[in-house]
Amino acid sequence: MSVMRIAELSERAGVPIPTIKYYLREGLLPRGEATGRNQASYGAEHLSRLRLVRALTTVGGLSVATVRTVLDEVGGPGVGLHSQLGLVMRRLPLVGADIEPQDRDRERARELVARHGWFFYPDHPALEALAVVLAGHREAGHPVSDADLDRYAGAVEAFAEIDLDRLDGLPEGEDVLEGAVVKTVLGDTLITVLRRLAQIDESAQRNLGEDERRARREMREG
Amino acid sequence: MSVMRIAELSERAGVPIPTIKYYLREGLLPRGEATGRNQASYGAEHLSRLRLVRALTTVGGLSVATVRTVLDEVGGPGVGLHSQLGLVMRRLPLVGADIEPQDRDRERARELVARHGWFFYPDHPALEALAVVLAGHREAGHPVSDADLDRYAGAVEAFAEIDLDRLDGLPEGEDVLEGAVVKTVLGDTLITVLRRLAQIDESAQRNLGEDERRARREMREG
DNA sequence: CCGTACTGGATAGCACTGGTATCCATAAGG
DNA sequence: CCTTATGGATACCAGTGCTATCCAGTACGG
Repeated sequence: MSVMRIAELSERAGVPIPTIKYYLREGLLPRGEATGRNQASYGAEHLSRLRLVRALTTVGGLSVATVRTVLDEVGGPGVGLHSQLGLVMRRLPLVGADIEPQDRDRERARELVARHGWFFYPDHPALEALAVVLAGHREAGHPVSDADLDRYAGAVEAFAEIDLDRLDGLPEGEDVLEGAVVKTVLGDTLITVLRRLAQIDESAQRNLGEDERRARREMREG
Repeated sequence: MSVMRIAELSERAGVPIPTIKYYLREGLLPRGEATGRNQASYGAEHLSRLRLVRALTTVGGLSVATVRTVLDEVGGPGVGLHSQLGLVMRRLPLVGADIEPQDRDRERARELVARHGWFFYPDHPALEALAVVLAGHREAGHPVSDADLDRYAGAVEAFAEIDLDRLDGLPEGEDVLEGAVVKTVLGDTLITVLRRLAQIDESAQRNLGEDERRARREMREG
């Protein structure tokens, strides 16, 4: 049951055999245990790893190359959870640059972090990414005001607290790091989707007439 | 100064001429005003449109095809801001599916919306997207609990409020819709980046010794 | 008013990503 | 023992986002 060959692995994960072979080639999935010149057996860990890879690429939007480097790092040596987590997080792409921020954008990024008293590493890619995003808004003709930025920053602190609580809640074991990656990467998508749903509600509350809302509420409850 | 040919447009937007021609072909950028059989002039609106397209693709991560359909919709007829905004938002991709959620995932998605009293459209893609994200977490071996989901949902309401405030703050004019798109699309990236920065802070607070934090604080202030 | 440079526009090609398809010698299994 | 499946290597393929080439026609410095 927990030992299988490639056909069953494919069947159970819902991933075609050629794709599995591709992931093996690319090192996203460890090779099965060789039981002969051309025979290998895969276990439950291969199945879960395969599902993990799929979730990270399809839902999380990570590229195959990113998944490889991130999971390599996760399985790496490790000199303490906090620092290892930091290393892994640096691997996650934030923006597909191609926009060069101005000094002012970088300055605003640093100022924001300072205003909120956030701990930071001066050379962290997230800081540069923030500058890029600010530049993007500006270039798009819709700059972000410091006031809006501060409101977002305040709201985002709630997320970070939830995120870390979730991490602390994980059973002290081997895959805390993997959990952190999944919760961060898929969490980005989750937050995006939830934000859209909340926008719909907020927009409806502000723009629809009361009777229209009531009708819809009744329709839902009825 | 505000009338130019392609070379100047390219220069000022920092986008190569062949790329501009490509965007023209793909309909992301309207053709310039023809002044002869093979001569056209571009204005300030082309420049800003070009920068907008670039920001949406590079920072927002939208595909060229998505940018086209979204901007087409923005420039379309329109029967009231609220409903038109709704139409545009439906065009924005949320997840690159490929994972089929189970009924239970869809059920949890609906329950979440109900628990929070959110207004919703039963067939809205965001609802299905939420189910997909829940399925992704589950398949990745790290399911999201309802408790965590509720915490996220609560936090996300703050975003929606900020988002709508920002929209209301826009000058009642032609590009409210464009503003909504930019603020939503680039806002996703902005929130992702801010979340990462806040995570770093929260993680440091929980995992670094007090003296290490103080040293770093002094380094920053000094 | 002429030669060179540049234009808009069309068509073809290219690098990269994420797979598929094919082939092969070998093992499994009824 | 003969069909089928396997692991592994190599080749191929479709989609995306450009980039290069070509062309007839215009601009413009000298």
